[in-house]
Amino acid sequence: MEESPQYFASERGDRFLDPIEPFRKEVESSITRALEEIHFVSSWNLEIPPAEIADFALPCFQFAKEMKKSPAVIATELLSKLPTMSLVSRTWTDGGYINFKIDNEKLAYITLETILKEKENYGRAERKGVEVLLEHTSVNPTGPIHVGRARNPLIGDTLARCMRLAGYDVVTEYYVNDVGKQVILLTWGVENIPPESVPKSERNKADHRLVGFYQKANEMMENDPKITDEIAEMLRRFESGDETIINKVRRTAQAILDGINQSLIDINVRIDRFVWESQFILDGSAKEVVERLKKTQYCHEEAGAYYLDLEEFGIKGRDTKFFFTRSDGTTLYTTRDLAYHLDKFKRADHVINVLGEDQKLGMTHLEAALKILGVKQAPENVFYSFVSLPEGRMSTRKGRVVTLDDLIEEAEERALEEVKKRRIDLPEEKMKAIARLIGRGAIRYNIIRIQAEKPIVFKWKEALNFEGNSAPFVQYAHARACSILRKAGEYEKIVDPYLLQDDYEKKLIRILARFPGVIKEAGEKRRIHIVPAYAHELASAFNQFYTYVPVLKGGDKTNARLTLVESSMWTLRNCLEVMGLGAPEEM
RNA sequence: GGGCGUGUGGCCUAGCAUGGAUAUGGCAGCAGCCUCCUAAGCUGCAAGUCAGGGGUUCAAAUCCCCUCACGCCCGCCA
Repeated sequence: MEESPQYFASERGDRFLDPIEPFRKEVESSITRALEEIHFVSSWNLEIPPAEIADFALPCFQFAKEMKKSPAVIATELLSKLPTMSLVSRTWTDGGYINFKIDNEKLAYITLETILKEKENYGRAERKGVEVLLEHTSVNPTGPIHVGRARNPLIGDTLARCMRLAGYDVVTEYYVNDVGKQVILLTWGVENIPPESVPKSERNKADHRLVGFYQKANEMMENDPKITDEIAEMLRRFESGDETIINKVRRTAQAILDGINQSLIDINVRIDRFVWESQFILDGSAKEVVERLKKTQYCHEEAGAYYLDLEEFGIKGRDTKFFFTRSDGTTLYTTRDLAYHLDKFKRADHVINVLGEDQKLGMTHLEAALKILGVKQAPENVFYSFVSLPEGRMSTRKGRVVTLDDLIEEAEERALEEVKKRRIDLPEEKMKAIARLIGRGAIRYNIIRIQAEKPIVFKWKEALNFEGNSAPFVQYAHARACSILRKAGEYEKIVDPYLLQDDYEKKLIRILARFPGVIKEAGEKRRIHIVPAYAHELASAFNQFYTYVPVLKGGDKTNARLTLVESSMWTLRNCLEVMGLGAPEEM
């Protein structure tokens, strides 16, 4: 190296968490100085050009109008004003662009040094000291969680992981809906329907065992108005604080919730805290919300039921009336959710909800009500579209579902078949453990790779894809890296960019350098789907390197290459971890 | 009827917030690559009216308007 290692460790103590950062900073400050020199003040945008054109580019079209010169002329002039840069190896113009090529060797040096130093923390930003309360999943405890709703825990859990890595303190919560008709109907069903009239479930798990009672009870209620009355009476007693009813309902809900939570654990989703909706009835906070809302100018009454008129809040058409009590004085779902949100704001700096798209209007109502209550904060909502079946929407009530448990089981079986095909040498237990990581990984990956607001039609073939843009593709690259390192044993780590001059090596290093930036964007802008896209790009570059560049038989370059393999391994592993996938060391 | 969202090769998808250089990948298809670190891999080929139409702009997949298709919501349900 021409430069001493100390050179690179100057700016931020001795730590560069993001290897690209010093390069971008130098380019930006050079452009600022060049513009100052010609006394031109304007905001501008630095781009990352497509493909391999350059590393950064400044389009000068944006200045043309004000400067009254052609973009090409501006680019040439500005280029001549750029100060000498130490981290940029080449600058040139192309039409209306100024292109910047950063110094490959310096980038490689900083990148590999950073990764080897940070290891499992490569990609982790400094703590921001911001407490985030992230509510996700919160599915009704009336039956097993199905694939239609499974996007929620996967998006929520992945977002939590991304945000933690990006420096936030995140607590995840599941809001348990134990109040209201659905759970009460379920409880009624469990008490009043003889077990032999409900079809036996295939799985011995409470959520699967009890859902039949819920479906049957729905059916019975449709044909018998007396049951509807009975449910309403139970609901009234529940809301007035009748402990026998509340305990009964909670017991049933808890049994199902345990089943749901087991499914979540199976796909590596951990909820930090469960918050029961009935809590806000028992502690009086829902009633308090009612009293406060009643005193506002937006409150009106209709046959004993109270509502807010939200016309002023940009809500149009028939949706302006937001009822917050029934005519018998009991509270409604959104009223209790309002109490929950007031509670959330007390406990966190920032509140995020992951919700199905069907909740949009409800959240608009809730946000308007919060404003009326004088609350300054508002929740940030991440909405997702439902996963449907080719034959239509999934429905627990109608029993038209693919449950998450079915999907997990199927995925692990398929994965086990694949493992058995290629690794007959492994003991059965080891094969199963690998299949588990691959199976559940494939499920998570295939859901989180797609933007939340896009609809997904569930197809088994796609859900169980183990090739190309899939979890096993990334896991496989990681396993290959581990395999090389295992065979190498102890080796001398050498960070020397001049020994890594192959195009495949340079390409791989440039991708490795981008990881912290990807995490930052995923966490701060809640764009988690860019993580699997990046992971695939990285794995693909590693596979190319693996195919064309010999490591163990690399002669005097072996140690430098092993260093690159180890850096790739850490980055792949951190990618897998932040997606909640698990990184098998062999497969 | 109103509100919100989605529409990119046969199928799935990135890019849209912040308009810029040949629209990103994958699956399926076709043609190749395992005496050499795991072929869940690699290479090449073929495949696109960026739903349609107007507009703004030097420049539109990206911004604005209209239309069409699909999804979600519009309950004193949750």
